[in-house]
Amino acid sequence: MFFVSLIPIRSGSPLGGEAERSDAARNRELLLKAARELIEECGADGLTMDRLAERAGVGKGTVFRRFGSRAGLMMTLLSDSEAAFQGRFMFGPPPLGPGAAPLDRLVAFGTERIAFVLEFGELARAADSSAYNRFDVPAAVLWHRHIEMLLRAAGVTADPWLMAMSLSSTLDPERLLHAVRVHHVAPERLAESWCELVTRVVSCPGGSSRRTENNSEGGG
Amino acid sequence: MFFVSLIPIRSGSPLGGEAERSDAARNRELLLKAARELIEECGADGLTMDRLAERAGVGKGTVFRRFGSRAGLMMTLLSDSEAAFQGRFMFGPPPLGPGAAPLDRLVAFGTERIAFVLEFGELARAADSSAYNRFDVPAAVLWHRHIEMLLRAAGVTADPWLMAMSLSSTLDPERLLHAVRVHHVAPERLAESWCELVTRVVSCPGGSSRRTENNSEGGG
DNA sequence: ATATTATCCGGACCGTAGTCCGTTTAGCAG
DNA sequence: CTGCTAAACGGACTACGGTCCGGATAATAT
Repeated sequence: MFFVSLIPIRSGSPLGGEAERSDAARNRELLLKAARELIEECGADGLTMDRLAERAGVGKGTVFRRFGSRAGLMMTLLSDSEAAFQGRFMFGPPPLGPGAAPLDRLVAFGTERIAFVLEFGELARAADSSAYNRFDVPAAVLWHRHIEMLLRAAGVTADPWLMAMSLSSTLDPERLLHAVRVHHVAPERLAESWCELVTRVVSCPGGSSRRTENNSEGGG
Repeated sequence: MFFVSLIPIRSGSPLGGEAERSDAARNRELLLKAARELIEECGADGLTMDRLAERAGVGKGTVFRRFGSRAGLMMTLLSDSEAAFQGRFMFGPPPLGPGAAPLDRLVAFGTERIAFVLEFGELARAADSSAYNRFDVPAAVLWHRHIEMLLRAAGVTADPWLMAMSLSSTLDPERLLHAVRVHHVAPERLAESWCELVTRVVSCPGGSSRRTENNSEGGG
């Protein structure tokens, strides 16, 4: 069983967690405070790095040295809730945490994740919007591994890594928010559909050999 | 059975398909030619609207009036191949087109779509990158409806719309390219995993009633 | 040929994310 | 307290997508 570095997410410091100069620490707090205020007032989409710098009374360069990018800032803002979520599905009580059947944990995971995304909607989306490595951010890797691990535990033998990727994509914030906000899908429907999906993926006997022409079982 | 406006994608003209002034037509051709050249030279990601305008010898405003946005331009560049793909899965020979069993058509659809995305990778990703309505673009709606239709035909009763959304998300260009380019997943593995996924989704008996006490399957 | 008008053109302009580099300062040694 | 240095600062700068509107022009009527 593998382990990611344990609630990695993202601190405020640039990279190495070494000591932080006092002015840097002070500015980080100023920035986080200003960011929360701005989001309160204008929403996450209304937060621009310029306005944030101005509001916090620091230079723009400082903002980017602290958080690397806009997405990095959003991740930092999410990190508390995110860490709590991670703690719950890794160490918390069943059915989300260890102890329950893998399928039950999968269902619980998706349900909670959907609720999380819908609660912190704009933030979660903004945190994703980094250019390329959206999927290699520590938190995303952790979810992926968690799903993959549960799939294996549930006896899914067919390429659990890719299957976990498919399941993860279903929980993509942008898609979930789009369904809810544009198509007015009720959140419970999302959870039910997730349940349906993972149940089928897990419960079905491995039906791998049906694409090639030999012994197709249910061709129809 | 519903029908989208039939190979809608996007022409070059702004909106209403009315007559196009000769200079407008000339500029559209100049722009498309320049765009293909630039992509040849710098890749799709290296194409900027400024450089395109300069290369084509037109003003920047012209570029945006023609194509609306960068994503719109990319869609136009893709439209030929896209139309061919649409034609094949809507009217072409089985197993992609009508005539085969729904599950076989689903498998074929995903396989072809994966190949399509991998072939026109950068373009497909760039065409998606519009801000909000990524999922409401005509082509995306058509795929979604197609998958949904096949799911219904295959007897999947549990919220086919959302199930189609999940399956669509698996075929998202950004994710597919990420898997192939960053994680070096072989394209055949993607196809196999897709096959596995849809097989399980379709073949499994409706397992809806396992999360809630009352076995009601809401539908939409 | 001339006048009219709807359409199109072009490039200056804007807001935004992200970079660069000369300047300032915190932390520390003597 | 003074001097030193590595780190942090800040804001001008770049690159980009997208908008705007005064001027140019193709199509058409007379």
